[in-house]
Amino acid sequence: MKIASWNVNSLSVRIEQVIGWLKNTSVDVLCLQELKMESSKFPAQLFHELGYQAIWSGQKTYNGVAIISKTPLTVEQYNNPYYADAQQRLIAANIQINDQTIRLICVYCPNGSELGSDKFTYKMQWFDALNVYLKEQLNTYPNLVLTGDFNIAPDDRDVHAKYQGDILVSPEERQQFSNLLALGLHDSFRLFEQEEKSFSWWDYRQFAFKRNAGLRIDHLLISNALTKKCTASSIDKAPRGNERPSDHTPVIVTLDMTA
DNA sequence: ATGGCGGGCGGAGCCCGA
Repeated sequence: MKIASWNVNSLSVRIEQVIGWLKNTSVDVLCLQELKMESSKFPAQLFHELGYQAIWSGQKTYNGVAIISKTPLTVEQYNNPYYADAQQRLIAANIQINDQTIRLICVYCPNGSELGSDKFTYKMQWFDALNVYLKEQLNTYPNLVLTGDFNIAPDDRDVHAKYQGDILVSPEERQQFSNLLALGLHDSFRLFEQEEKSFSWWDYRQFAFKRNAGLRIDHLLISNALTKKCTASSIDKAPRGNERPSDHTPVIVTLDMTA
């Protein structure tokens, strides 16, 4: 089965691209971030017509997350129960596959703006609370996928030279990423040989995509139990070359749940 | 050092993202 994540930077602008991508890839699960859409406007019917169910949590102008799945979504969670947050940045649910439960947690992590800012403090507190939630969730669900836009490039390999030492790559942010791995999560992308300079986001400005001046900030973290079932993890760069693209492109993990 | 592009909001120009 394939599980994907895509920060679409406005679902209303990107809906045709998302539907087209689902038709082409037929992933089992797609986690979306940055809907920038009120919940009442979520186009659930368009996903139903393709055979997908959906749960979502939106708000006007900013943030917003959703999970689209071919199989039923249960035990839904909207927002982190350990963090009172008006910003819609976390949604979670279970899927059943071959009599096994997989816990899916979809996140749009804060950007942080700049080091030392109030938004950076919010980012750190948000990740502290995410860590508490994940510790609890991993105790309950051995098969767990934490995916989304982390707004952290975990390693120098994940960074175009220009961004060295700045927001998204600071030691404090990378420590937050390490803290999640320390709970028993793995960066699925790094379980496999990958091309150098593999990124998931490129600035709209200065032909950054054409120059491959990007960052790898969208991730699929999988629990210990799932590493044995993980057969691939990749980035699909194609949608970033679309007309009017999102600045992020989808990331995909493949799990063999018969193994 | 600054702004650069694109989306939302609102109906011009600013805030925000990464």
